[in-house]
Amino acid sequence: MLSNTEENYLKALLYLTAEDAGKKEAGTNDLATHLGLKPATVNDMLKRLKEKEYVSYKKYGKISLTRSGKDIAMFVMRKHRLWETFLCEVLEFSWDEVHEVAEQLEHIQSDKLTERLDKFLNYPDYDPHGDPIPKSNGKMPPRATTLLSSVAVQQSCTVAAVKDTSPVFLQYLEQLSIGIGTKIKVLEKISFDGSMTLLVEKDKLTVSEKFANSLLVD
Amino acid sequence: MLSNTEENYLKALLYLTAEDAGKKEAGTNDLATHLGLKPATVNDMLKRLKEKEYVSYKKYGKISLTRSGKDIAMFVMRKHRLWETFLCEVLEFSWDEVHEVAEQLEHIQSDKLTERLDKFLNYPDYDPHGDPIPKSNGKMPPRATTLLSSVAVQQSCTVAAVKDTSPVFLQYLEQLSIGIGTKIKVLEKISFDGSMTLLVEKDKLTVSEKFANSLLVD
DNA sequence: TACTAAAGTTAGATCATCCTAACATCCATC
DNA sequence: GATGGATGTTAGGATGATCTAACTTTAGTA
Ligand SMILES: [Mn+2]
Ligand SMILES: [Mn+2]
Ligand SMILES: [Mn+2]
Ligand SMILES: [Mn+2]
Repeated sequence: MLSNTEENYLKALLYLTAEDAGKKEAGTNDLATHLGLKPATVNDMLKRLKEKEYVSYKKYGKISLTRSGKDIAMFVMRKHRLWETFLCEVLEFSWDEVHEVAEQLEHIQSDKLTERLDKFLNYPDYDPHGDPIPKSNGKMPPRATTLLSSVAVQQSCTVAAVKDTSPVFLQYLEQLSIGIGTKIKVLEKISFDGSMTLLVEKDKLTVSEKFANSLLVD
Repeated sequence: MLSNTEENYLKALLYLTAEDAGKKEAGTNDLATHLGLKPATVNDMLKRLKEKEYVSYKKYGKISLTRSGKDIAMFVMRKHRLWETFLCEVLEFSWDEVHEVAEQLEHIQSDKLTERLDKFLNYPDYDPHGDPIPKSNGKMPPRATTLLSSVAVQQSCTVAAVKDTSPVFLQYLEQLSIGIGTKIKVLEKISFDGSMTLLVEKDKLTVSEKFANSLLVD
């Protein structure tokens, strides 16, 4: 039985070494930054995780998850995203509030609870942020990969996921009435600064390049 | 912010010093037994809890909760019982399975979650075992106090709560089709061993004194 | 290639939570 | 009122998780 702390390290490693994100290798410092800890602390924990064969690395080398480490991390992520879905869909939390609570709920140890929750939610494929929820067999629904910024002028698309899940961005989207499933037509791209003019539900609005790089669409 | 461990100590103290149960005072050994720890361990923790003013006691004396300690313990109990209710009513767990999971869920820190869960469950007064759920204002619905063993012959009553929540007893009740709300008529009391003959939904059955002392009725 | 900054590791400390073994106090009984 | 067993406390130690400070290795750049 892993501690919450250990589970958090594995989940962080899964995130940092995810293929769909840029990086594929993670180091002590990356982990320390991501977890808000000091490199020395992370180094200690990595020794323990290596001992237990959840991670593998050579001294001074990059760290990767073993098979069993990855399985555990995926399961924690599954629980995290199921709980986020529950909080939004059932308890009517807004999508910027769910992460913090799911960080706690993801560590509850009960396979039965996870399966029953999944069933109760009708086996959702995506969480409130559009992130794919790993299935109980370990498979993952496909993840949207097209950035809004790469959509051509005059093209239409549908919001599939947010790349940035910070409350400040999510609240801004809320304010603009943009959510998962919202249809967007690209009217104009300004080459000067990468900003874009969009048509969202008959409203015309202009967003920054940073914004357009934070939305994934189909 | 209290640790899970600290919350468990306060909850154990609430249980051990509950007025409706027999005892009103708790000692180091009682706590140690209840929590499955050694007295020395408990002694350490009690010093910390006293320092933080959640409990009060004199050296070698009995321990009691302070106002703020009791408030916290009641809130943890509220969460425990709300989650048990959720697991039974929403996720269709059986009443002998919920306790273990609720032991984990009761420590999730989110007032909003607790309130939304309460609302979603339609503000239940009792958990699946018939135990009263403290309200958000701290008030408690009344607890049933009549033992089945004290019901007179030929009287009818309704099961209100179980005093013993061990899986083995709960499963036995399940097997007998006895649950909260079940109507029972006392047909006979055997003075030799305190056993009773009951009429439950047209079935006649005989139960031990221990059994009759483990059911609370209205 | 040599140097230096970034990245990673080690040593030594703290704090929470638990333990065993030994010691102190209390109280029910004689 | 003395005393032995129950109850409670202290001392000292282990482990997990964290830190700071100092050290080592790697790798990019001059
Ligand atoms: Mn999240
Ligand atoms: Mn999410
Ligand atoms: Mn319970
Ligand atoms: Mn209960």
